[in-house]
Amino acid sequence: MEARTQVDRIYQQLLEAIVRGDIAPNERLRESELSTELGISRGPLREALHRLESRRLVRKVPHVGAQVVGVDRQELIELYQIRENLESLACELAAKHMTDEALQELGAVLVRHERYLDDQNDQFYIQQEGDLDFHFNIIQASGNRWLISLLCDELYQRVRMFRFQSAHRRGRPRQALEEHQRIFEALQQRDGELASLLMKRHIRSARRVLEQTTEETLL
Amino acid sequence: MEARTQVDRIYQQLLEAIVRGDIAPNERLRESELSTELGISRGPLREALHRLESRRLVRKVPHVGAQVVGVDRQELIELYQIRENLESLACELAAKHMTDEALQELGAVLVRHERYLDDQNDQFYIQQEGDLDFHFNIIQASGNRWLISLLCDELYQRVRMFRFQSAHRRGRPRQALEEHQRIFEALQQRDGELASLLMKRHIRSARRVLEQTTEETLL
DNA sequence: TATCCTTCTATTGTAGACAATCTATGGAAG
DNA sequence: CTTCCATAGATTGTCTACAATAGAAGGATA
Repeated sequence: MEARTQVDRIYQQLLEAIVRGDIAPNERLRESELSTELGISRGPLREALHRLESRRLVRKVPHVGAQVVGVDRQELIELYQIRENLESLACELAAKHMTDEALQELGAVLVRHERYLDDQNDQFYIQQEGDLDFHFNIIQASGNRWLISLLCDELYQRVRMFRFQSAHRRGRPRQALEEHQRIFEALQQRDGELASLLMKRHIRSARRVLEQTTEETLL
Repeated sequence: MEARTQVDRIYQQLLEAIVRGDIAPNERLRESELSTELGISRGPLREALHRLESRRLVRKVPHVGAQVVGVDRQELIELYQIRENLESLACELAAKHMTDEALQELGAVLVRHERYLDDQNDQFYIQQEGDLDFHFNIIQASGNRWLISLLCDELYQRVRMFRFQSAHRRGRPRQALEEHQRIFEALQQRDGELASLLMKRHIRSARRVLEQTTEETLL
């Protein structure tokens, strides 16, 4: 797990800290402070911050400084709109290109996820990662490099951050799992059109929940 | 047009140079060489390169260096697949949110584009920018910040780069314009569903052309 | 008392020097 | 002649010091 360069290491470290909320949204990031804290000089730190800015997790203002981005519900909704369209595409492509091994692995993810729901039905972290694993696997199977990079590297970090911030168990874990299973079946039958449709509907349902949630309940 | 910081300025400069092909694909980018050439020190240059890497226009290998990314047809096709889905979404949203002023401006873009086609029917650059203007306007009108950023900042730079590289006039400019006009009409009538469909078909047609073009003809 | 200006401090932006790493060249051994 | 290793050069990664800028504090004036 050794990163080959300090920038990579620091970037990963800060990314995780921000996503998990260890560094709070809107918190100011002072370069000298952070660099001494992390035991490096300002050079690499600046490059890491720059990268976080590109990934939209940090906002920089010239000559003023950097701060962690905030969270607002509207943005999350916008993200989900995009996911609806990109992940349905991912399903369409995955149905064509997915290897049998990948399909098998996807099934295993579902089984694990179900077991998590039964066993430790309150573990937020595990539950979230189980959910995301399913989506990740499909995206990877699409074979579209841009799609993979956009969704996994950019959108999903932000989605994870939101979920940590809202610190709520997802509203409908059981139903979500069932929808996952349907999508899986469609993929098994190589029915890209159906899988695509189901995925779109799956994410749209989640978005609807968001839209109907009042600010105070969620954020 | 003064950038507030050297990094911004250098970034813009390199971005344009790469997109327009003044710096060739796969060309190696040596830090000291570039920095002296641009009259700055390596610090800001490195940050600019980092940013270009995030935007997928430059590839960096630790301890080895940076080089401009290459171009391959398959990647362009993958990009168009994504555009199909994201820009159709943009149409759907734009039909809802677009102001009358924005609609008027979009119409003006079309008129200009048509005139360009008539007058200087070989000017590649003008033609391309006219085409892109139309798409940009709709994306902006969607009001979805992530959508705007993803398409305009990330995907389109790469699309432009490909077009400059292939150095061919687009195959079907006249037909493309007509399709634009249809999309415009749908937006005028606030028919998001139709506009979305037409945009999807519009981009798909372009992709089909790409898919049927042999390597040698295009790249 | 409120407002404007000046000065000062904290923080970011930039430059240049040093350390760590990779690649290529050349020679020695099989 | 080929393969391997060692050394040298070039290039990137990192650190420290300095310059430039923004924002805050404090005083002077109306």
